[in-house]
Parts: sequence; structure tokens; C-alpha cells
Amino acid sequence: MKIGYPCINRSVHCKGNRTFRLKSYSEAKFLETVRGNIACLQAILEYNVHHGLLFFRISSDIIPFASHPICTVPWWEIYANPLRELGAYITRHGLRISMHPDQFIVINSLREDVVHRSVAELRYHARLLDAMHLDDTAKIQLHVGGVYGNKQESIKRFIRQYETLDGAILHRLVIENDDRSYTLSDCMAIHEETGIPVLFDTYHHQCNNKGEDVVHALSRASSTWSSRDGILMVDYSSGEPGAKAGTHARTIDLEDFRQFVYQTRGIDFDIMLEIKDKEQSALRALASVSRDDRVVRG
DNA sequence: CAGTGTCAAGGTGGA
DNA sequence: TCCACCTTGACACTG
Repeated sequence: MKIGYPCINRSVHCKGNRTFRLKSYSEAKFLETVRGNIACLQAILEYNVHHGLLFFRISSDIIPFASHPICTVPWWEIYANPLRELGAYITRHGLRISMHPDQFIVINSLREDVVHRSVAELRYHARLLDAMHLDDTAKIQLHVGGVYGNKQESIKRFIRQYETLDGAILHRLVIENDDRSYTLSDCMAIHEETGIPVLFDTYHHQCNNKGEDVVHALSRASSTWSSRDGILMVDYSSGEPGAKAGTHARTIDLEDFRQFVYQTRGIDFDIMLEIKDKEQSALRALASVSRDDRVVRG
């Protein structure tokens, strides 16, 4: 079990997800921002290795506007060397990597232009991971998309579109249960048709489920990952006590976390802590479970 | 220089 | 039909 956090590290004195406004786009600004983001990602990964946090989500902002028509720079060639070196560092230290395109990426949309832009964005994500020469255990996680008043039809549309994606995307794409529309069971149905791995989000499952016990659900999701994909990825988060439902916790509830790790002993997975204070919670989580809890699973 | 409105992009649901 | 919300950060403009 590898423990990690997404995108941002507040202890390292640089940002790996710097961006700027479209209005102020220039090639020089783009190149300078990307250069800085890559350099900072290296610094963050070194921090992670040093602290034993071996799972990390790379921000989609690392290459700003990568799939926007305004960006005509072949960044994957210009930065081929530093990207390959980053990848070599990741591989050498056994880090697990994920990426998570945001809410605008909807491949089952009814609008052709939206699908087109979404595929372009997925292609960008795959191209980045490919430029790092990472193996197929580095994943791009995506929600199924919209429902449009007819979930069965929308699932079919997802599957049809999925099957037209190029190999570079197919090798990396995984789907994730969301908090309002597509439950774990819906994702499992899509897996049955396509073979796509299913990433399990604990908090979304809590918000949106078909009465399935969390351990059973996690076990089902785990069965969708082949050895080529690596072990199951889990997103773990919880609500902020006292705040309105849906607010992410400020800091991790260690008792809840340890309970989860204990409940799920017997299943191995890598776990991403989606908590506001990022690496601080990840460090506390790491310290709270013994080495045996992490290494001897399954 | 601190405060704050707004940011490429979509979908949902309440008014 | 319109708009706030989703979840969050931070750019960049305003005073």
C-alpha cells in the first residue's frame, strides 16, 4: 500500500501547477511556466521519496492550455529530456502516479464539440505520461460523465466513445464512482463491457451507493485491475465535521483512516488522501499505520 | 500591496 | 430558462 496526496505540496517552496490567464498567453510565458512546473515537480517528488509518500497525482495544470488551440508548442519534444528524467526518477523509486482531468472532460456528452475537446484533453494527459516513459500502472482517472435523463443510454454512449479512443489513452484510462450520478455498480457494469479498471472513491461511495458495504465494494473494484494496470487505486476523503455535506475535511481523521485500513486488510491498494492540508495529513496517515499494515496485505 | 472578482472548458437541479 | 453550485486555488486587476 502506497500513501499519497494530490497535486500540491505546501512544504516545498515552489509550485508544480502554476498557470496564467488565457488572455495573457504568450509562447514565452508558456515555456517559462512549463519549465518551472517540471522543475518543481522534481522537487516535490524528491520530498515524497524522502518522506515515504509513494503515491502522487500530477496536476493537469502542469502544461497550461495543453489541449487548447492557442497552444501550438510541441512541449513534449522541447521538454523531452527533463520529462524522461522525471519518469526515470519515478520508476527508480517505485512511485505510483495518477492524473485527474477535471469536470469539463465528458466523453459521453451529447455535444460533439464537448466530446472532441474532451478527447483532446485525454490525449494531452496520455502524451505527458508517455513522455515520462511511465508504464501502464500510471493512470488517468475520469468520471463517467453526464446522465442526460437516461443513464442506460448515457452508459452506452460512454462505452461507444471509449472504444474509439486511441491506444495511448486506453492503456491508462480508469473510471471512478462519483458522488451523485454513477455509483460503483454503474462503473462495474461498464467494466464488464470494456475491461476498464474502476478506481474506488470512499467518500463518493458514502454519498452515492446502492446499499453496498464499503469493504465489499472495494473488493469488487479491486478485481477490475489486471497486473499490467497495477493494484487498485483508492481516493480517500471524509467530510469536515460540522460543515455542510460535501465539504472536504481540513485535516485527516486518523481514527477513521485506521479503521478503514483495518477493515480492508486482505486487499492491497494504493491510497490517495484528498484532504485540504495535503502532505501534512498524508504524513500523519503514514505514521499512523504500521509498516506491517502496509506491506502485509492480501 | 491587500482585497477580491474571476478564471477554457460541463452538468445538475432548484428557482 | 436562468443561475448558483460543484471543489479549490490562485491569477491578476482594482483601489
